[in-house]
Amino acid sequence: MISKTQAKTDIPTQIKNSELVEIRRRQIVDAAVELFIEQGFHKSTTRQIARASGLSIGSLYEYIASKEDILFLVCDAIHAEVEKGVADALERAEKGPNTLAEVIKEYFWVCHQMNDHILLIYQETQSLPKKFRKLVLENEVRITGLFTGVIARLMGTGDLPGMDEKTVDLIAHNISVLGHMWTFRRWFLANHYSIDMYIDLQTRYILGMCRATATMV
Amino acid sequence: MISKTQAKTDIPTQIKNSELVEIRRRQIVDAAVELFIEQGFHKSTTRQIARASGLSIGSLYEYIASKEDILFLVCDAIHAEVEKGVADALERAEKGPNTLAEVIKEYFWVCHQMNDHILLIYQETQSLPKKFRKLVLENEVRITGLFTGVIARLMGTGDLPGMDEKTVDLIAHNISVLGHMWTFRRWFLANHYSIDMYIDLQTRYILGMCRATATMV
DNA sequence: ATTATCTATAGATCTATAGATAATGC
DNA sequence: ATTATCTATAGATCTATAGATAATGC
Repeated sequence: MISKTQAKTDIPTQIKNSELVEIRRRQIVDAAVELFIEQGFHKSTTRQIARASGLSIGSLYEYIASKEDILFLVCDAIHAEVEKGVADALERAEKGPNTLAEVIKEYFWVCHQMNDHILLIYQETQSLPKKFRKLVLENEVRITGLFTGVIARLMGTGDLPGMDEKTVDLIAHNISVLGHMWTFRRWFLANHYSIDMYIDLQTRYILGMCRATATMV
Repeated sequence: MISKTQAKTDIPTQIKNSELVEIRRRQIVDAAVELFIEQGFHKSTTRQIARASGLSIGSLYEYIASKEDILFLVCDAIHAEVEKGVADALERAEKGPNTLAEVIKEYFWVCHQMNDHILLIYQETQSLPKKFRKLVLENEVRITGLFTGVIARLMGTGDLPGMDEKTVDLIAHNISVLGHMWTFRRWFLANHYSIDMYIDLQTRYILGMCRATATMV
Protein backbone atom coordinates (compact mmCIF):
# COMPACT_ATOMS: atom_id res chain seq x y z
CA MET A 1 0.00 0.00 0.00
CA ILE A 2 2.74 2.39 0.95
CA SER A 3 4.76 1.71 -2.16
CA LYS A 4 1.72 2.28 -4.33
CA THR A 5 0.97 5.65 -2.77
CA GLN A 6 4.63 6.43 -3.07
CA ALA A 7 4.60 5.69 -6.76
CA LYS A 8 1.62 7.93 -7.42
CA THR A 9 3.20 10.75 -5.47
CA ASP A 10 6.20 10.47 -7.74
CA ILE A 11 4.26 11.77 -10.69
CA PRO A 12 4.78 15.50 -10.85
CA THR A 13 1.95 18.03 -10.72
CA GLN A 14 1.79 21.83 -10.71
CA ILE A 15 -1.24 21.79 -8.40
CA LYS A 16 -0.75 22.40 -4.67
CA ASN A 17 -4.06 21.09 -3.38
CA SER A 18 -3.39 17.37 -3.04
CA GLU A 19 -7.03 16.51 -2.52
CA LEU A 20 -7.84 18.16 -5.82
CA VAL A 21 -5.02 16.26 -7.47
CA GLU A 22 -6.60 13.03 -6.34
CA ILE A 23 -10.04 14.01 -7.64
CA ARG A 24 -8.80 15.19 -11.03
CA ARG A 25 -6.52 12.20 -11.51
CA ARG A 26 -9.44 9.94 -10.80
CA GLN A 27 -11.37 11.75 -13.56
CA ILE A 28 -8.39 11.40 -15.86
CA VAL A 29 -7.93 7.70 -15.13
CA ASP A 30 -11.62 6.91 -15.57
CA ALA A 31 -11.71 8.66 -18.91
CA ALA A 32 -8.42 7.21 -20.10
CA VAL A 33 -9.28 3.61 -19.18
CA GLU A 34 -12.27 3.68 -21.45
CA LEU A 35 -10.40 5.28 -24.32
CA PHE A 36 -7.44 2.93 -24.02
CA ILE A 37 -9.68 -0.13 -23.94
CA GLU A 38 -11.51 1.05 -27.02
CA GLN A 39 -8.65 2.46 -29.11
CA GLY A 40 -5.42 1.45 -27.41
CA PHE A 41 -2.94 3.80 -25.81
CA HIS A 42 -1.23 5.13 -28.91
CA LYS A 43 -4.36 5.88 -30.85
CA SER A 44 -5.91 7.77 -27.95
CA THR A 45 -4.82 11.41 -27.97
CA THR A 46 -4.18 13.64 -24.99
CA ARG A 47 -6.90 15.92 -26.31
CA GLN A 48 -9.44 13.08 -26.26
CA ILE A 49 -8.41 12.23 -22.72
CA ALA A 50 -8.70 15.86 -21.64
CA ARG A 51 -12.08 16.24 -23.20
CA ALA A 52 -13.43 12.97 -21.75
CA SER A 53 -12.08 13.97 -18.33
CA GLY A 54 -13.88 17.31 -18.49
CA LEU A 55 -10.61 19.22 -18.46
CA SER A 56 -8.92 21.42 -21.02
CA ILE A 57 -5.71 20.15 -22.55
CA GLY A 58 -3.86 22.81 -20.55
CA SER A 59 -5.35 21.71 -17.26
CA LEU A 60 -4.65 18.07 -18.01
CA TYR A 61 -0.96 18.86 -18.15
CA GLU A 62 -1.13 20.52 -14.75
CA TYR A 63 -1.86 17.10 -13.26
CA ILE A 64 0.58 14.96 -15.20
CA ALA A 65 3.79 15.65 -17.08
CA SER A 66 3.46 13.28 -20.01
CA LYS A 67 1.07 10.96 -21.74
CA GLU A 68 2.99 8.00 -20.31
CA ASP A 69 2.18 9.23 -16.82
CA ILE A 70 -1.48 8.70 -17.63
CA LEU A 71 -0.85 5.15 -18.79
CA PHE A 72 0.96 4.40 -15.56
CA LEU A 73 -1.86 5.83 -13.46
CA VAL A 74 -4.28 3.67 -15.42
CA CYS A 75 -2.26 0.46 -14.99
CA ASP A 76 -1.73 1.13 -11.32
CA ALA A 77 -5.42 1.81 -10.72
CA ILE A 78 -6.38 -1.40 -12.49
CA HIS A 79 -3.96 -3.43 -10.42
CA ALA A 80 -5.24 -1.83 -7.24
CA GLU A 81 -8.75 -2.90 -8.20
CA VAL A 82 -7.67 -6.43 -9.09
CA GLU A 83 -5.73 -6.71 -5.86
CA LYS A 84 -8.69 -5.55 -3.84
CA GLY A 85 -10.93 -8.00 -5.66
CA VAL A 86 -8.56 -10.87 -4.97
CA ALA A 87 -8.03 -9.90 -1.33
CA ASP A 88 -11.79 -9.76 -0.77
CA ALA A 89 -12.20 -13.07 -2.52
CA LEU A 90 -9.56 -14.70 -0.35
CA GLU A 91 -11.29 -13.53 2.76
CA ARG A 92 -14.59 -15.04 1.68
CA ALA A 93 -12.99 -18.24 0.47
CA GLU A 94 -10.79 -18.97 3.44
CA LYS A 95 -13.80 -19.39 5.68
CA GLY A 96 -15.24 -22.38 3.85
CA PRO A 97 -13.97 -25.91 3.27
CA ASN A 98 -12.14 -26.87 0.08
CA THR A 99 -10.42 -23.51 0.25
CA LEU A 100 -8.14 -23.63 -2.76
CA ALA A 101 -10.98 -24.46 -5.13
CA GLU A 102 -12.97 -21.56 -3.66
CA VAL A 103 -10.06 -19.15 -4.05
CA ILE A 104 -9.60 -20.13 -7.69
CA LYS A 105 -13.27 -19.72 -8.37
CA GLU A 106 -13.46 -16.28 -6.80
CA TYR A 107 -10.29 -15.13 -8.56
CA PHE A 108 -11.40 -16.36 -11.97
CA TRP A 109 -14.62 -14.42 -11.50
CA VAL A 110 -12.60 -11.28 -10.84
CA CYS A 111 -10.77 -11.90 -14.11
CA HIS A 112 -14.06 -12.51 -15.88
CA GLN A 113 -15.46 -9.23 -14.66
CA MET A 114 -12.30 -7.22 -15.29
CA ASN A 115 -11.71 -8.79 -18.67
CA ASP A 116 -10.94 -5.64 -20.65
CA HIS A 117 -8.79 -4.14 -17.92
CA ILE A 118 -6.60 -7.19 -17.58
CA LEU A 119 -6.24 -7.37 -21.33
CA LEU A 120 -5.21 -3.72 -21.40
CA ILE A 121 -2.37 -4.39 -19.00
CA TYR A 122 -1.13 -7.27 -21.13
CA GLN A 123 -1.14 -5.11 -24.22
CA GLU A 124 0.18 -1.79 -22.98
CA THR A 125 2.70 -2.57 -20.24
CA GLN A 126 5.32 -2.49 -22.98
CA SER A 127 4.45 1.12 -23.79
CA LEU A 128 5.50 2.28 -20.34
CA PRO A 129 8.90 3.83 -19.68
CA LYS A 130 11.19 1.36 -17.92
CA LYS A 131 10.77 2.90 -14.48
CA PHE A 132 6.98 2.59 -14.59
CA ARG A 133 7.06 -0.83 -16.17
CA LYS A 134 9.06 -2.10 -13.23
CA LEU A 135 6.42 -0.85 -10.80
CA VAL A 136 3.63 -2.47 -12.76
CA LEU A 137 5.44 -5.81 -12.84
CA GLU A 138 5.92 -5.53 -9.09
CA ASN A 139 2.17 -5.19 -8.75
CA GLU A 140 1.79 -8.37 -10.74
CA VAL A 141 4.21 -10.21 -8.47
CA ARG A 142 2.44 -8.97 -5.36
CA ILE A 143 -0.92 -10.22 -6.59
CA THR A 144 0.56 -13.61 -7.43
CA GLY A 145 2.02 -13.60 -3.92
CA LEU A 146 -1.48 -13.63 -2.46
CA PHE A 147 -1.94 -17.09 -3.93
CA THR A 148 1.42 -18.24 -2.66
CA GLY A 149 0.26 -17.18 0.81
CA VAL A 150 -2.96 -19.19 0.64
CA ILE A 151 -1.22 -22.33 -0.54
CA ALA A 152 1.41 -21.99 2.18
CA ARG A 153 -1.29 -21.66 4.84
CA LEU A 154 -3.16 -24.67 3.52
CA MET A 155 0.02 -26.71 3.58
CA GLY A 156 0.51 -25.63 7.18
CA THR A 157 -2.92 -26.88 8.22
CA GLY A 158 -2.45 -30.12 6.28
CA ASP A 159 -5.21 -29.28 3.81
CA LEU A 160 -2.68 -29.47 1.00
CA PRO A 161 0.22 -31.92 0.69
CA GLY A 162 3.74 -30.66 1.33
CA MET A 163 5.43 -29.05 -1.68
CA ASP A 164 8.72 -27.25 -2.05
CA GLU A 165 8.87 -23.51 -2.50
CA LYS A 166 9.53 -23.54 -6.24
CA THR A 167 6.52 -25.74 -6.82
CA VAL A 168 4.28 -23.54 -4.70
CA ASP A 169 5.46 -20.44 -6.55
CA LEU A 170 4.83 -21.97 -9.93
CA ILE A 171 1.35 -23.09 -8.95
CA ALA A 172 0.61 -19.54 -7.83
CA HIS A 173 1.80 -18.17 -11.18
CA ASN A 174 -0.24 -20.78 -13.02
CA ILE A 175 -3.35 -19.71 -11.15
CA SER A 176 -2.68 -16.08 -12.09
CA VAL A 177 -2.06 -16.84 -15.73
CA LEU A 178 -4.89 -19.33 -16.22
CA GLY A 179 -7.21 -16.62 -14.89
CA HIS A 180 -5.77 -14.16 -17.39
CA MET A 181 -6.02 -16.78 -20.11
CA TRP A 182 -9.79 -16.51 -19.90
CA THR A 183 -9.41 -12.86 -20.88
CA PHE A 184 -6.82 -13.09 -23.63
CA ARG A 185 -8.26 -16.22 -25.25
CA ARG A 186 -11.84 -15.29 -24.62
CA TRP A 187 -12.39 -14.88 -28.36
CA PHE A 188 -12.01 -18.66 -28.53
CA LEU A 189 -12.86 -19.99 -25.08
CA ALA A 190 -16.16 -18.18 -24.61
CA ASN A 191 -17.45 -19.85 -27.77
CA HIS A 192 -16.75 -23.30 -26.37
CA TYR A 193 -17.05 -23.02 -22.59
CA SER A 194 -19.19 -21.16 -20.11
CA ILE A 195 -17.22 -19.35 -17.44
CA ASP A 196 -18.47 -21.92 -14.92
CA MET A 197 -17.30 -24.84 -17.02
CA TYR A 198 -13.96 -23.17 -17.59
CA ILE A 199 -13.50 -22.67 -13.86
CA ASP A 200 -14.48 -26.26 -13.07
CA LEU A 201 -12.07 -27.76 -15.57
CA GLN A 202 -9.15 -25.51 -14.69
CA THR A 203 -9.70 -26.01 -10.96
CA ARG A 204 -9.53 -29.75 -11.45
CA TYR A 205 -6.31 -29.22 -13.34
CA ILE A 206 -4.71 -27.06 -10.68
CA LEU A 207 -5.70 -29.43 -7.87
CA GLY A 208 -4.30 -32.21 -10.03
CA MET A 209 -0.99 -30.37 -10.01
CA CYS A 210 -0.85 -30.41 -6.23
CA ARG A 211 -1.66 -34.10 -6.18
CA ALA A 212 0.85 -34.89 -8.92
CA THR A 213 3.56 -33.17 -6.93
CA ALA A 214 2.53 -34.84 -3.71
CA THR A 215 2.73 -38.35 -5.12
CA MET A 216 6.20 -37.52 -6.37
CA VAL A 217 7.74 -36.18 -3.17
CA MET B 1 -1.16 -23.55 -46.04
CA ILE B 2 -3.49 -22.46 -48.79
CA SER B 3 -5.32 -19.98 -46.59
CA LYS B 4 -2.03 -18.44 -45.44
CA THR B 5 -0.81 -17.90 -48.98
CA GLN B 6 -4.23 -16.55 -49.80
CA ALA B 7 -3.98 -13.99 -47.04
CA LYS B 8 -0.63 -12.70 -48.19
CA THR B 9 -1.86 -12.40 -51.75
CA ASP B 10 -4.65 -10.23 -50.45
CA ILE B 11 -2.27 -7.45 -49.58
CA PRO B 12 -2.13 -5.11 -52.55
CA THR B 13 1.07 -4.23 -54.38
CA GLN B 14 1.87 -2.11 -57.44
CA ILE B 15 4.65 -4.48 -58.50
CA LYS B 16 3.95 -7.05 -61.24
CA ASN B 17 6.88 -9.41 -60.66
CA SER B 18 5.53 -11.67 -57.93
CA GLU B 19 8.92 -13.20 -57.24
CA LEU B 20 10.29 -9.75 -56.54
CA VAL B 21 7.32 -9.03 -54.29
CA GLU B 22 8.24 -12.05 -52.24
CA ILE B 23 11.89 -11.02 -51.96
CA ARG B 24 11.16 -7.41 -51.04
CA ARG B 25 8.46 -8.35 -48.54
CA ARG B 26 10.88 -10.71 -46.87
CA GLN B 27 13.32 -7.78 -46.52
CA ILE B 28 10.53 -5.62 -45.15
CA VAL B 29 9.39 -8.25 -42.65
CA ASP B 30 12.90 -8.98 -41.43
CA ALA B 31 13.60 -5.31 -40.85
CA ALA B 32 10.22 -4.62 -39.27
CA VAL B 33 10.36 -7.55 -36.84
CA GLU B 34 13.52 -6.19 -35.32
CA LEU B 35 12.21 -2.65 -35.08
CA PHE B 36 8.86 -3.75 -33.63
CA ILE B 37 10.54 -5.92 -31.00
CA GLU B 38 12.80 -3.08 -29.98
CA GLN B 39 10.41 -0.12 -30.13
CA GLY B 40 6.93 -1.51 -30.60
CA PHE B 41 4.75 -1.05 -33.65
CA HIS B 42 3.56 2.50 -33.04
CA LYS B 43 6.94 3.95 -32.24
CA SER B 44 8.52 2.44 -35.34
CA THR B 45 8.07 4.71 -38.35
CA THR B 46 7.57 3.71 -41.95
CA ARG B 47 10.76 5.61 -42.76
CA GLN B 48 12.74 3.51 -40.29
CA ILE B 49 11.28 0.36 -41.78
CA ALA B 50 12.07 1.52 -45.31
CA ARG B 51 15.61 2.39 -44.39
CA ALA B 52 16.24 -0.85 -42.49
CA SER B 53 14.80 -2.79 -45.44
CA GLY B 54 17.15 -1.07 -47.87
CA LEU B 55 14.26 0.56 -49.72
CA SER B 56 13.18 4.15 -50.13
CA ILE B 57 9.97 5.19 -48.47
CA GLY B 58 8.42 5.43 -51.95
CA SER B 59 9.42 1.90 -52.88
CA LEU B 60 8.17 0.55 -49.57
CA TYR B 61 4.70 1.73 -50.45
CA GLU B 62 4.85 -0.07 -53.77
CA TYR B 63 4.86 -3.35 -51.83
CA ILE B 64 2.26 -2.60 -49.20
CA ALA B 65 -0.61 -0.16 -48.93
CA SER B 66 -0.44 0.77 -45.26
CA LYS B 67 1.67 0.43 -42.16
CA GLU B 68 -0.83 -2.08 -40.78
CA ASP B 69 -0.13 -4.31 -43.75
CA ILE B 70 3.45 -4.58 -42.53
CA LEU B 71 2.32 -5.58 -39.05
CA PHE B 72 0.14 -8.28 -40.51
CA LEU B 73 2.97 -9.63 -42.66
CA VAL B 74 5.14 -9.69 -39.53
CA CYS B 75 2.59 -11.54 -37.38
CA ASP B 76 1.85 -14.01 -40.13
CA ALA B 77 5.54 -14.74 -40.71
CA ILE B 78 6.09 -15.32 -37.00
CA HIS B 79 3.18 -17.70 -36.79
CA ALA B 80 4.44 -19.57 -39.84
CA GLU B 81 7.78 -20.02 -38.12
CA VAL B 82 6.20 -21.13 -34.84
CA GLU B 83 3.96 -23.54 -36.68
CA LYS B 84 6.87 -25.01 -38.57
CA GLY B 85 8.82 -25.33 -35.32
CA VAL B 86 5.95 -27.12 -33.63
CA ALA B 87 5.26 -29.38 -36.60
CA ASP B 88 8.93 -30.40 -36.73
CA ALA B 89 8.93 -30.98 -33.00
CA LEU B 90 5.86 -33.18 -33.18
CA GLU B 91 7.47 -35.30 -35.83
CA ARG B 92 10.58 -35.87 -33.70
CA ALA B 93 8.56 -36.45 -30.54
CA GLU B 94 6.01 -38.87 -31.90
CA LYS B 95 8.69 -41.43 -32.65
CA GLY B 96 9.77 -41.91 -29.04
CA PRO B 97 7.96 -43.23 -25.98
CA ASN B 98 6.31 -40.89 -23.48
CA THR B 99 5.19 -38.82 -26.42
CA LEU B 100 3.18 -36.08 -24.72
CA ALA B 101 6.04 -35.15 -22.43
CA GLU B 102 8.35 -34.99 -25.44
CA VAL B 103 5.95 -32.82 -27.39
CA ILE B 104 5.63 -30.39 -24.51
CA LYS B 105 9.37 -30.22 -24.11
CA GLU B 106 9.99 -29.56 -27.78
CA TYR B 107 7.25 -26.95 -27.95
CA PHE B 108 8.42 -25.10 -24.86
CA TRP B 109 11.86 -24.92 -26.41
CA VAL B 110 10.37 -23.32 -29.50
CA CYS B 111 8.75 -20.73 -27.22
CA HIS B 112 12.03 -20.22 -25.42
CA GLN B 113 13.86 -19.56 -28.65
CA MET B 114 11.16 -17.38 -30.16
CA ASN B 115 10.60 -15.45 -26.97
CA ASP B 116 10.55 -11.93 -28.40
CA HIS B 117 8.48 -12.91 -31.40
CA ILE B 118 5.76 -14.55 -29.34
CA LEU B 119 5.70 -11.57 -27.03
CA LEU B 120 5.32 -9.26 -30.01
CA ILE B 121 2.20 -11.09 -31.13
CA TYR B 122 0.69 -10.81 -27.66
CA GLN B 123 1.32 -7.10 -27.60
CA GLU B 124 0.49 -5.98 -31.10
CA THR B 125 -2.36 -8.20 -32.30
CA GLN B 126 -4.68 -5.50 -30.97
CA SER B 127 -3.11 -2.95 -33.35
CA LEU B 128 -4.26 -4.89 -36.39
CA PRO B 129 -7.40 -3.96 -38.34
CA LYS B 130 -10.21 -6.39 -37.59
CA LYS B 131 -9.84 -8.36 -40.81
CA PHE B 132 -6.16 -9.08 -40.15
CA ARG B 133 -6.69 -9.76 -36.46
CA LYS B 134 -9.12 -12.50 -37.36
CA LEU B 135 -6.52 -14.19 -39.56
CA VAL B 136 -3.89 -13.99 -36.84
CA LEU B 137 -6.21 -15.53 -34.27
CA GLU B 138 -6.98 -18.30 -36.73
CA ASN B 139 -3.26 -19.02 -36.90
CA GLU B 140 -3.25 -19.31 -33.13
CA VAL B 141 -6.14 -21.76 -33.18
CA ARG B 142 -4.49 -23.84 -35.86
CA ILE B 143 -1.29 -24.16 -33.84
CA THR B 144 -3.24 -25.16 -30.75
CA GLY B 145 -4.99 -27.71 -32.93
CA LEU B 146 -1.68 -29.50 -33.47
CA PHE B 147 -1.68 -30.38 -29.78
CA THR B 148 -5.29 -31.49 -29.89
CA GLY B 149 -4.29 -33.84 -32.68
CA VAL B 150 -1.46 -35.42 -30.70
CA ILE B 151 -3.59 -35.97 -27.64
CA ALA B 152 -6.35 -37.52 -29.71
CA ARG B 153 -3.90 -39.92 -31.34
CA LEU B 154 -2.45 -40.90 -27.97
CA MET B 155 -5.92 -41.58 -26.63
CA GLY B 156 -6.53 -43.75 -29.67
CA THR B 157 -3.47 -45.90 -28.98
CA GLY B 158 -4.31 -46.10 -25.28
CA ASP B 159 -1.24 -44.11 -24.26
CA LEU B 160 -3.50 -41.52 -22.66
CA PRO B 161 -6.74 -42.16 -20.76
CA GLY B 162 -10.03 -41.36 -22.44
CA MET B 163 -11.17 -37.73 -22.11
CA ASP B 164 -14.06 -35.87 -23.62
CA GLU B 165 -13.52 -33.34 -26.38
CA LYS B 166 -13.83 -30.25 -24.22
CA THR B 167 -11.18 -31.52 -21.83
CA VAL B 168 -8.80 -32.37 -24.66
CA ASP B 169 -9.28 -28.92 -26.19
CA LEU B 170 -8.62 -27.19 -22.92
CA ILE B 171 -5.47 -29.20 -22.29
CA ALA B 172 -4.24 -28.20 -25.74
CA HIS B 173 -4.89 -24.53 -24.98
CA ASN B 174 -3.16 -24.87 -21.62
CA ILE B 175 -0.09 -26.30 -23.31
CA SER B 176 -0.06 -23.36 -25.74
CA VAL B 177 -0.48 -20.77 -23.05
CA LEU B 178 1.92 -22.27 -20.51
CA GLY B 179 4.55 -22.19 -23.25
CA HIS B 180 3.76 -18.53 -23.90
CA MET B 181 3.80 -17.88 -20.17
CA TRP B 182 7.51 -18.55 -20.19
CA THR B 183 7.85 -15.61 -22.59
CA PHE B 184 5.50 -13.09 -21.01
CA ARG B 185 6.50 -13.80 -17.41
CA ARG B 186 10.13 -14.40 -18.21
CA TRP B 187 11.08 -11.25 -16.28
CA PHE B 188 10.09 -13.20 -13.18
CA LEU B 189 10.39 -16.88 -14.06
CA ALA B 190 13.89 -16.78 -15.52
CA ASN B 191 15.16 -15.42 -12.21
CA HIS B 192 13.77 -18.41 -10.33
CA TYR B 193 13.76 -21.33 -12.77
CA SER B 194 15.97 -22.61 -15.53
CA ILE B 195 14.10 -23.40 -18.74
CA ASP B 196 14.70 -27.09 -18.05
CA MET B 197 13.26 -26.89 -14.56
CA TYR B 198 10.29 -24.93 -15.85
CA ILE B 199 9.59 -27.54 -18.49
CA ASP B 200 9.91 -30.40 -16.01
CA LEU B 201 7.50 -28.88 -13.52
CA GLN B 202 4.92 -27.80 -16.07
CA THR B 203 5.06 -31.16 -17.83
CA ARG B 204 4.35 -32.91 -14.58
CA TYR B 205 1.33 -30.65 -14.07
CA ILE B 206 -0.05 -31.13 -17.53
CA LEU B 207 0.26 -34.90 -17.25
CA GLY B 208 -1.37 -34.57 -13.85
CA MET B 209 -4.31 -32.91 -15.53
CA CYS B 210 -4.83 -35.91 -17.78
CA ARG B 211 -4.65 -38.19 -14.78
CA ALA B 212 -7.00 -36.02 -12.74
CA THR B 213 -9.53 -36.13 -15.52
CA ALA B 214 -9.14 -39.86 -16.00
CA THR B 215 -9.83 -40.70 -12.36
CA MET B 216 -12.96 -38.63 -12.59
CA VAL B 217 -14.55 -40.14 -15.67
C1' DA C 1 6.53 0.97 -73.41
C1' DT C 2 6.68 -1.02 -69.23
C1' DT C 3 8.28 -1.76 -64.78
C1' DA C 4 10.68 -0.51 -60.61
C1' DT C 5 12.66 2.99 -57.83
C1' DC C 6 13.54 7.46 -55.91
C1' DT C 7 13.01 12.37 -54.14
C1' DA C 8 10.27 15.80 -52.46
C1' DT C 9 6.35 17.10 -50.08
C1' DA C 10 1.23 17.56 -49.14
C1' DG C 11 -1.65 17.19 -45.57
C1' DA C 12 -2.79 15.87 -41.29
C1' DT C 13 -1.86 15.10 -36.89
C1' DC C 14 -0.12 15.22 -31.87
C1' DT C 15 2.31 16.40 -27.54
C1' DA C 16 3.43 19.85 -24.59
C1' DT C 17 3.86 24.71 -23.20
C1' DA C 18 3.50 29.86 -22.96
C1' DG C 19 0.92 33.31 -21.59
C1' DA C 20 -3.72 35.18 -20.53
C1' DT C 21 -7.80 34.90 -17.50
C1' DA C 22 -10.73 33.68 -13.66
C1' DA C 23 -11.37 32.45 -8.88
C1' DT C 24 -9.98 32.36 -4.03
C1' DG C 25 -7.99 33.88 0.32
C1' DC C 26 -5.24 37.33 2.92
C1' DA D 1 -0.87 37.17 -4.20
C1' DT D 2 -1.72 32.71 -5.08
C1' DT D 3 -3.79 28.95 -7.24
C1' DA D 4 -6.32 26.74 -10.88
C1' DT D 5 -7.92 26.85 -15.50
C1' DC D 6 -8.21 28.00 -20.31
C1' DT D 7 -7.02 29.30 -25.24
C1' DA D 8 -3.89 29.43 -28.77
C1' DT D 9 -0.01 27.59 -30.88
C1' DA D 10 5.01 26.24 -31.35
C1' DG D 11 7.47 22.68 -32.89
C1' DA D 12 8.01 18.30 -34.26
C1' DT D 13 6.59 14.46 -36.37
C1' DC D 14 4.45 10.80 -39.55
C1' DT D 15 1.88 8.42 -43.25
C1' DA D 16 1.11 8.21 -47.86
C1' DT D 17 1.39 9.93 -52.62
C1' DA D 18 2.58 12.62 -56.87
C1' DG D 19 5.57 13.04 -60.24
C1' DA D 20 10.36 12.49 -61.95
C1' DT D 21 14.03 9.21 -63.16
C1' DA D 22 16.40 4.96 -64.20
C1' DA D 23 16.45 0.32 -65.97
C1' DT D 24 14.72 -3.38 -68.94
C1' DG D 25 12.67 -5.65 -72.92
C1' DC D 26 10.40 -5.29 -77.45
